[in-house]
Order: sequence, then structure tokens, then C-alpha cells
Amino acid sequence: MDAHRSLLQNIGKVVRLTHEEQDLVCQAFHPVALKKKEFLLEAGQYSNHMRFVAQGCLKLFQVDDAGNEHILFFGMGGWWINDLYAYLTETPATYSLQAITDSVVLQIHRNDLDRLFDEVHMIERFFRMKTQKGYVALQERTTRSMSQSAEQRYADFIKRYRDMEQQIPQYMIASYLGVTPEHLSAIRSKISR
Amino acid sequence: MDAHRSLLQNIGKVVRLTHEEQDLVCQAFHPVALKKKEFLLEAGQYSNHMRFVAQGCLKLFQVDDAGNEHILFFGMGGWWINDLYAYLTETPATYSLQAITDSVVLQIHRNDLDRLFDEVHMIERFFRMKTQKGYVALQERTTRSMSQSAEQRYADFIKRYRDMEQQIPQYMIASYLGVTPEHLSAIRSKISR
DNA sequence: CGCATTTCTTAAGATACCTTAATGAGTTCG
DNA sequence: CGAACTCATTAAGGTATCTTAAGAAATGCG
Repeated sequence: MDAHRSLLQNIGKVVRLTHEEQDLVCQAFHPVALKKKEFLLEAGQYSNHMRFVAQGCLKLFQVDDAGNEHILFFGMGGWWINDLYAYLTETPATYSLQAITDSVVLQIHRNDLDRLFDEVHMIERFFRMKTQKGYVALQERTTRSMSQSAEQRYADFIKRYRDMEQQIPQYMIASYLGVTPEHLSAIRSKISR
Repeated sequence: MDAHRSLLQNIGKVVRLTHEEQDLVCQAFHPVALKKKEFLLEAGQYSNHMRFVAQGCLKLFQVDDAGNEHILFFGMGGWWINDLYAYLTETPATYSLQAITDSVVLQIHRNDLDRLFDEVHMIERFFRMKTQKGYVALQERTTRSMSQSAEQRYADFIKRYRDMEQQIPQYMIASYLGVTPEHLSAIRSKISR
């Protein structure tokens, strides 16, 4: 599907826009095509865009002092993904955003978004609700990572993101779950037995 | 200090209010005094208030299937604390909110807050920024809990919350950090050696 | 197709953290 | 004051997860 159409559909699930407003929105969001492994944001850069994944799949991750990668979130087609911390605080990103598969992302610059908030009131509501939803998702994730074993977290993951499982290499799922690839492999073989 | 004064001071650090607006805010927030161990919110109840800790100290925690307590956040004097998930989604709380020491909390009902958003525009801005800050704090916490050892997390904790350390029993700090009290005790004795 | 690279698996030994249990110090309160 | 709690500590043995290393399977590419 066309990227902008997909965006409008996503917004339309939450708030209602007039045709004129839809045009304003489409003009403000610019598409970026990414090859597999290409970066959309690298740690240290400023994150000045809000980003909607129209097609493909990306990962938002951090590299710790020991050089290990920790994936905070995946972004699939129809999802919003960003280092919200960096965007909101206008500080250099501590996370990087990289394409896992060839992808198309629609992004809007902070300045354009702020202008859009004035022009299209419902867009402000949409983003407020998105931030809240993001908070809620993160709280769930934090909670689970504190109270559950790796095996339970993996079972949860495949239940929730069955469709993702195919597109994402296992070692990245391991990183998302907070375990080593070797351990995830052991968990899988234990389950299937 | 007087609870409402403390609230106005907290808000004043972010946005500027007229005297009239300050009066409106004070009228909308109601104080609740809590004895040590008293609950302000129990899991299963609806969370219909935004809450500001004027004095004392509370914990926001969850009990898992095995009956273990997991503390998501502490709320000290001058902090906001809530099961934001439950408040935002208007679903029954999965967390409980309990006083660790005798405390005074100022709270505002959702209906009054929504009304206040219309009457005092800067209050809406204040809460939007608070939600964002909450998200940011949670993202940092999630990240740390994924990538660091219990020992590093504890070192972080005492650096960040040196003043809290006195008021909070160690087993609660252990719960916040995601380890058993026994293990935290072992970590402490290892550090001080 | 075949070689190079990426990804997944297996296994052995190491470490972090947990469980259980016992003890003692500190605190609360009748 | 003394009994009953609450909280922190110690220690022993267990489990989950990591580290390292090697090889197998899958994938990408000339």
C-alpha cells in the first residue's frame, strides 16, 4: 500500500480528519527508503523527527559499555518508532534506529509537527494519545522483564508478535528479551521437546 | 511546608500561573493523610486521580502470580506518583500504591483535571510535560534493568537517591532493583569490604 | 553453483542470583 | 519492661543464565 495512505489509515483509527487536514498531514510527512542494515538514526545524533514505519521492519537499540547491543523495541509496518527520550529532551540520542529489512519510513520534522499542532488540533490529540500508549507499553514491558523468567518472556513474545517472528533473526529477539542468543536457542529446544 | 504551597512550587518550576489560576489549582487538589502502610490505591481498583506527594514516601508496586512484590517506583515529597497505565486507560489498576512512611498526598480527580485543562491552559502543558518526563524516566529504568548487573544497579540507585536510602527499608530497595533482599545484602557487604 | 558470511545450535565450565533456613539486631507496642 | 514483629545478615546448596568455543545450517553473492 501507498505509504501516506497507510499513515492516514493509522491516524484515522484514533481521530477523525477532514480531507483538507489529511492533505496537510500528507504534505508534512516525508518518505525515507532504507536498505537492510541502513541507519535512520545513530547514537549521538539529534532525533528531530517523529517516525512512522510504512513498510518493513526496524530496530531501536543501544550499545552498552561492553559493546553489547540491547534492543528496546522493534518497529513494524504500521507502528511508530523513535528514541522518544532524545526527541522529547532534544539531547543526543542514546539509541540507534536501524533497518532490519528494506523499509519505508514516513517522518515529520519537529518544527513541522509543532506547526501542525496549531493547524490541526486533532493531530495534537493523536500524538498525546500515542505518547500515553507508548508509556503504557513500556510499563508493561518493564514489569514483565522484572518479574518473569526468560522462558516466560519468550512465550509472551511469540504469542504477541507471531507475525514478527519470521522477519526478525533470533539473535535480535534474544537481545530484545535480554538474554544471549545461545540461551534463547536452549530455551527453544527445551520448549519444542 | 504547607501541602498546597509545595504543589504550587512544583508546578511553578515548569509553567507560570497567575494568582487566580493558582487559586483554581489549589481548590481542585484535595489532601489525603496516610499512616504508614496505608493504601491509597489497591490493585483492582480504578485510578481516577493524579497524585502529588507533599510529604512522606510511598511505593508503587505489583504482586506477581507467585506472590512476590515488585516495586516500580518510589514517590517522595515533591514527586508525582500513580499507576499511569490504569489512569490513562481507565482500567482497573494492576499496581498498588501504599505509604512507606506517614504521608500527605494531594490528589485531583480526573473530571476536575479535565475541567482545569480548559480553564488553565498552562496546566495542560504542565501535565503533558510530566507524562513525557515519566516516559523518559521509565525508558532509562528499563534500559538499565536490561543491561546492568544488580551490583551496578545498586550503585546507580544510591548515587541517584542518596536521600531516599535512609527512609526506605532495604528489602524494598531490593524489590525495586529486582533482586532478593538476601542478594542485596550480599552485594552491600561485598562493596563495603 | 560454490564460497563467504551470517545465523543458529550444542556443550562444558563459570558466574550471578535465588531458595531456604537460621540467627541476631532493631523496633513496636501492650 | 518484655514479647512479638520487622528487618538485615550469613551461609549452603540449587538454578538460571552467561561465556567460550566449535561446528552446522542457512543465506547472500560473485
